[in-house]
Amino acid sequence: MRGERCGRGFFGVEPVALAKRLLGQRLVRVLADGTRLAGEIVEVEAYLGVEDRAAHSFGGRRTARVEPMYGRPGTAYVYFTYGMHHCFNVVCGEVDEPVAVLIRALEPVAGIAEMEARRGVKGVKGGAGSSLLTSGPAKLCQAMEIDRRLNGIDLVTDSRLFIERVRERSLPAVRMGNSPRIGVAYAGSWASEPLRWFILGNPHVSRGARAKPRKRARDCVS
DNA sequence: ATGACGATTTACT
DNA sequence: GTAAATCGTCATA
Repeated sequence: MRGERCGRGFFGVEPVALAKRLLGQRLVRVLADGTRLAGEIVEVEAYLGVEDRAAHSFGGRRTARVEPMYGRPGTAYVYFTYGMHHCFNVVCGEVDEPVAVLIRALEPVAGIAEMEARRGVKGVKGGAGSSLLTSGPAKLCQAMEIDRRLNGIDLVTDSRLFIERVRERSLPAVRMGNSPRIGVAYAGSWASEPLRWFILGNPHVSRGARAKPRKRARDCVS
């Protein structure tokens, strides 16, 4: 099964809208040898830019690292952290508006054996289809070989990494969970803003994503 | 030049 | 539950 590749317009929206429309879509990575890896996006977080103390672009910071966030919607922002991990964001909004959505977890769909090989035996503890394979922002980058070489690329045109729209409408609100973001305790009041979205009940969401669903998820954006 | 700190993961008590 | 791993980035000097 294959979906249509997401174009510029898909990404040119505010981060909360993109976060919700990304749920259930498919992230595709094509390796140098043509191997196709794919996963359904099951958990994301919105980063709101200059106002958002948790965002790398908080206060309008514009350093070499954060520069991709100021690019066109659909730009990949891949950064290295903790001396050993990579995280992958989809830039959205408008040019020069440094907002993005962090991809936090995937449900493996294709190339599972290759992902397991890249994660190593530790990641395969649960066997094939283990929820440990791509249940975290750095885990999914390792599994799909997403690193700084892909920082700044255009997801709309690059053949190595892109997003396929496998559902025309957003996931129904009743299937979405919503909670504060993970690992941003330093962000003051922004740490408690409910800007994480995930697919309720999906076993591949990251740890800490067990927050209770909101009584009423916000309106869907098609 | 230097030091503090991560949008994390894993192993271990 | 807590702690270690490990280094690029950024603010300060």
